[in-house]
Amino acid sequence: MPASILESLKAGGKKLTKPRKALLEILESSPLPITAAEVHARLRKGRHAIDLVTVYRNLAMLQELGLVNPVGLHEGQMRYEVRHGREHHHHIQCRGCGLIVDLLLCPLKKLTDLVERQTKFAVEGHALEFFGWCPQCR
Amino acid sequence: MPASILESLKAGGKKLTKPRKALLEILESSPLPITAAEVHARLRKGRHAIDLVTVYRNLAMLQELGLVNPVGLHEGQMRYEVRHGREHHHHIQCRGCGLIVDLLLCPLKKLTDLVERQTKFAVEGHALEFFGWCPQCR
DNA sequence: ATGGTAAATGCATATCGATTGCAGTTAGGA
DNA sequence: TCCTAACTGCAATCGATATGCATTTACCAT
Repeated sequence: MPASILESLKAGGKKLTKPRKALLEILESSPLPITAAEVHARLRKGRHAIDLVTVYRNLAMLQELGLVNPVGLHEGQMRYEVRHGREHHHHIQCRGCGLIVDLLLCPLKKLTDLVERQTKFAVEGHALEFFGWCPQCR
Repeated sequence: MPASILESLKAGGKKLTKPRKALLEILESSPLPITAAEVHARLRKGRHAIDLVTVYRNLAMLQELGLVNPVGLHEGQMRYEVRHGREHHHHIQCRGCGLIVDLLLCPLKKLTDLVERQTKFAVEGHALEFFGWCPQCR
């Protein structure tokens, strides 16, 4: 368990419970964003069954602390990925099979300034996803 | 009602029913993406009450025909905007009050080629939203 | 015009993802 | 080791969206 995560938890007055630890390990071992239901299913298989509600509550808390990113792929459910040790990036998803692939790029650093000037908003974040057809489905 | 919409409906074997017509008028009169519930509420006020289910079914159909765009702002519900007569664009939403503002820009034309080369996907679309704090809420 | 038919609608009900209330449990500092 | 705030599980609930089915409606061919 990375020290930076432990520190953030402590700073937020959060405890490192067994269910929480198991959940964080699942998240860290997942190379792509996963849903709450998937986290729950993997914990069940791995003999660390915790309640789905606990998964949701922890994901919400981790998001508030900035430790996980929500990824909205318009599937009717959210996905989450840990932030620690990973570059800021985006995703592409196949409209056929649902395959998700990381895109190790972000063209929006400069654009953010422009948006702030245009709108007078203080930009805090952005969501960027691509959709298309993977080699197998196209 | 724009001819291009009528043509698309006809091409898809769809009828121009009274509920559908009223719904399309609401969508066209909305400058920003709106939710199914909002469409339903406005129709109710405007003495054209139609069932919420009909709103959902029509939005799904219009999306399949490519006449409306879904806009996912991570609110737990989708928003929709008509496509006809509007430039491709994106949105910024305030994390405080929910205010949505159009961004008349898209930096992704070139990037799409790069993504296609990197992933071998056939890119069909993308979603880009900004989040931040509007002048009132910041 | 009118009649036949595929498409569309409304109502009731169901599903799915996510949230809340509450009583009992646990981590971790004093 | 004890005390308390944080956490958990279970049940119930919610909000958004989908489905089954009987009835109605638009539109094309007569």
